[in-house]
Amino acid sequence: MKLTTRSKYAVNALTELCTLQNQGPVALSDISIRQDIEITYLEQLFRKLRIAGIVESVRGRKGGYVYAKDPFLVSIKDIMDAVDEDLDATSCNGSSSCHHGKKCNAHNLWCELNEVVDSFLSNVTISHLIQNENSHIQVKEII
Amino acid sequence: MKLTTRSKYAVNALTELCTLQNQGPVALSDISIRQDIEITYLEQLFRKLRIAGIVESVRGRKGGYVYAKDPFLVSIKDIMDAVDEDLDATSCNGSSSCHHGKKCNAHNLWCELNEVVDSFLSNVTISHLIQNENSHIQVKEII
DNA sequence: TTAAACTTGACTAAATAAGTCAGGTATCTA
DNA sequence: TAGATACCTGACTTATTTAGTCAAGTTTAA
Repeated sequence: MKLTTRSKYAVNALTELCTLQNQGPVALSDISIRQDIEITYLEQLFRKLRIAGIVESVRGRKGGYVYAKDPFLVSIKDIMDAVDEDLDATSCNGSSSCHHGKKCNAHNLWCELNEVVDSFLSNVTISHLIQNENSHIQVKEII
Repeated sequence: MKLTTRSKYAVNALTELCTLQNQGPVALSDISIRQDIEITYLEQLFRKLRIAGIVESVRGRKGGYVYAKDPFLVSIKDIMDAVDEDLDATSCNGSSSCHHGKKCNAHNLWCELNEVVDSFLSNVTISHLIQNENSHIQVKEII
């Protein structure tokens, strides 16, 4: 039950993009320096984020990336899905065939854990993270 | 954000132990057959469960394992801790030094995720899993 | 005394994640 | 219009972790 660094890098990079993008497209080299992430690794991540429709690229000189939609609409769950973070806790990928073709004793447990985690991560957005340290705690309470 | 098979095997093995232990110590060979887990692998797991105080061993012929405490008191979290499942979602192991020695933008997010997961797993016990399919759902609602 | 069952440490193999590299294409600006 | 900047893509290597195996024990009931 660990997250990959991929997710964490993606979230941090996207908070940085959120902070910087009001001055136009943000080059990966900027994000690379500010967040200490190898630029080649960022390229991998942003390719996935672009395909997922979270960011848009602007090619050429003075190019970079901008959000494809309001950061307030981008949940942490969206980002994890985009970079292929696997959030499933069951061993049968939800197929209910974990024990001799039937559900194992723990099947429902892992399904509920999935729901708990998904609902938490779906209700926090990038905007919440950069507003201030505690803003997303308030959001959680509203939910 | 995947669980290791270790945790899942441990939980399944302990539900099996719970079902069988009223007839005295349960041999790992029994659990091995019923749960399709290699006996050598079970040995590794039960060593850790014993050290954590979850089970007790009875050596010698007719020996096996029994719970060291009421299964109703053994939470899923206890089991995961025992078999070294790492449940921490932060990248700094809670040290708040994830970004140039300071907290990264996402630090509080991952800490809260830790809390959400921990509290869920701490409030479900082995007994809940074997009573019936839905009993632990009720427990979640009580929480 | 022997067979069943636990005990321990070390080891190997497989899978996954992390990170790197080479060689592109697009486009702005001087 | 040349060249610098920045994105784009696929393949590759390396590191880490997990999963699984092995050998050689010790303990104890029957």
